[in-house]
Amino acid sequence: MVSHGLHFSTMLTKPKSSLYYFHLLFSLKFSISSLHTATKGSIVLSSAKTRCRNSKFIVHCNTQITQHGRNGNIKEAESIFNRMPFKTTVSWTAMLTAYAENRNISKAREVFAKMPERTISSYNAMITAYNKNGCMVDEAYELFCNMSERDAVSYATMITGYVSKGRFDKALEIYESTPGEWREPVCSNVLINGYLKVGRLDMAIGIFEGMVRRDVVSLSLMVDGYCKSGRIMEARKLFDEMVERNVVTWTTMINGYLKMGYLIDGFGLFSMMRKEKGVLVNSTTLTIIFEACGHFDRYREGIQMHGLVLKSGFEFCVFLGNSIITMYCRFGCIGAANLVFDMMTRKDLVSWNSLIMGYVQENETEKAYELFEKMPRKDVVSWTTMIMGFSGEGQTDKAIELFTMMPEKDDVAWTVVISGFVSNEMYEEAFSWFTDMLQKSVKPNSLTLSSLLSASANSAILSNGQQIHAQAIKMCLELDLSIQNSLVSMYSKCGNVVDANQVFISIAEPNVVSFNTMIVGFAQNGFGEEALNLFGKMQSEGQEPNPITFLAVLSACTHVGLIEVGWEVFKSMKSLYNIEPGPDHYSCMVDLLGRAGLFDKAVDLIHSMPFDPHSGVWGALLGASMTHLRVDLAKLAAQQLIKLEPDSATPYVVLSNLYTILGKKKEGDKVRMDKKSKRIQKSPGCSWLIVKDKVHLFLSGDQSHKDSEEIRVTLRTIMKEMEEQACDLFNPDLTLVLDVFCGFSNVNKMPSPSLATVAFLKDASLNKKYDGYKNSGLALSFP
DNA sequence: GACTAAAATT
Repeated sequence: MVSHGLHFSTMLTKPKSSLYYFHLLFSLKFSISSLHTATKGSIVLSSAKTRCRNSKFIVHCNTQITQHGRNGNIKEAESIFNRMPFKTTVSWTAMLTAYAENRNISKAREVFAKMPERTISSYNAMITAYNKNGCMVDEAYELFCNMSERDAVSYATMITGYVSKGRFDKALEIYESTPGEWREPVCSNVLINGYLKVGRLDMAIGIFEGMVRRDVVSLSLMVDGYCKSGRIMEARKLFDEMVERNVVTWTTMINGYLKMGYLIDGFGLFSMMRKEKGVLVNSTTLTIIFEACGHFDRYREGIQMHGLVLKSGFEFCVFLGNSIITMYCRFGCIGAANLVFDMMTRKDLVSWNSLIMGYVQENETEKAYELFEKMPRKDVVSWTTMIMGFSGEGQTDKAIELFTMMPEKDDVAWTVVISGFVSNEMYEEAFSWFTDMLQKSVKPNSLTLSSLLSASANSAILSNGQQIHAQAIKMCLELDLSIQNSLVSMYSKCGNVVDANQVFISIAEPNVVSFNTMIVGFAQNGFGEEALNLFGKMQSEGQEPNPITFLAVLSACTHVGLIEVGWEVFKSMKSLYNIEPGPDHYSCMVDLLGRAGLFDKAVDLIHSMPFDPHSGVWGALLGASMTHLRVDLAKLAAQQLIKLEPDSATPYVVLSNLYTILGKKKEGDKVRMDKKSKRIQKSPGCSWLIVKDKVHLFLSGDQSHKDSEEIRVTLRTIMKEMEEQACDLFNPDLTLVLDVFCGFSNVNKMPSPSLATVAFLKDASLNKKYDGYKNSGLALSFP
């Protein structure tokens, strides 16, 4: 009989069982009458018929029904089920489950009602169907109670149902009612899993310890539970004690290490796992490895692993492909990410979103948008990523357009639009959109408030910041660390160090960002001593400083002129803290030494740098040379700056001004001519001052303006009074303003809306209402 | 060896 089959297809290399013909009947849609191969055909047919009772046919169909159900092909599953000449209880149960998987509870119920006989498994399947439906746990429970006989799966399923609804009381009640003689690990496992998912490690431990028999799942669950609570040592102890460990156990432990940033342990365990007999790395393990490589910038390991995957012919599942795309995007290798994307036979939303995100991060918004338009289906993430892309490029109009078109807007989408305004310095829009968001009853999250606090800080409008602070308290977010850090930053940028410090000391567990922000706050407001004290305190509290801490401390030293201390701190970076000073640290030191007139030391330091000095270093030297009228060094610094940033006007302007001040008009003109011949444009210097909650903007403009001298005089008076009031004259903002308005700097031209400004400033200076510096902010920025 | 239940991932 089997040999006849060979006539059907020459592709058959070895005899197939009758299953083959049965499969053919369905998959090639051969109807019985269309089998016209006469004698041969009828033999096949009759044999198929007689073999229908053969369990192999039925098993095959049952498997097909299950698989189609899982893949969402409910029509296929139905068609096979309906055409089955003989059905077993398993077939009926498989069909029931297929309907349940596709959320068709009424059909599932129909099948359950119609089936000729029911086993415990059929009941179990129906309970699962109810559980999956969302709000039918009670129906499930009714069925469960009506069962004359139950097995471990019945109990496990019922517990899962209640656990997924968060009804742990009922779950526990059923768990405790499990017959003691066969309380299988799976019953405890589902409960442990439930407790761990809601973060109740204590309860999970309780159940775990009460277990008489534990299996590899119970232990793997507990390993995961300990890892996720940060108790990695206990997790490892449990892991080491395990007699049996499978892929999941290994993967869980590796994931635990990698998520906490313990790369050596994680990668080490991974190579141990690869050597372990009987355990095979799977796509989940690899997904975790790729994620860690991307997250911790392990380029070499990432590439190596990708090579290994390609070499071993490992099948790309969607998760794995997506994690590789994300990794390459993090490395900035968008081409490689694209290649992986193209290679993937199956792609999902995450694949598209990850690649779009990659292009957005590379500022290739157009490319991102092409993909966005091409993708078959879009979700909130796709829209939000695109909005972020356009905002990041300053195309706020396009961002808003997309936001308007977005079908459902969540808090994240609103936040992205708002923070887009903030990063584009459109503070008013940010606040007005925030009002809209509140009116639409969308609940802001901590990120929304953080970016609005940063808006308040950058626009130095304290009252807005205070309102956001109030909002945070109202929403019970005032204990959120990122909010607290933003508050510290906001208050200190608005010149309100007292409130900044108030917030800072209220932080229960300040992190390195909190300390850095407060140190910068002290430094920028002239409290150098306090900044240094806090630096000491942070260490006595066991908080490791990072490179940014040192920038803050060094700038504090610069502000209060603590040259020796600054020098010591700088030297200690490497020797005490094993932190290699970066370009910005060197700039800070050059600034510190240069301002003090210690040019030999400054130049020596530049020569001792282990890398080529960047523009910041030369800029600092140029600034200091200007202050101390050191033409020789200014020339050197300006030359270097021109080399590094040929389009920047600053070195030309500073140098020519210096020559002018020294009365060397000829040289000054020469520099100006040089600049002109290179067609370099200086972007206008800009300064602003807030008094009485109004922002007054000064742009450098026409030199010939008749009032410029008057404004300078007025400002000089203000500055003098500030000096008398012992305002911090080392504050860079303030010195810059002094420079600008007193004509000692690159901006020697005054703004046009002058008369009103002058009148206002006169009034302000006379009535001493310019406490804007302390309370509202006085700063200078070069756009 | 099919159906029902339990663990790790972008």
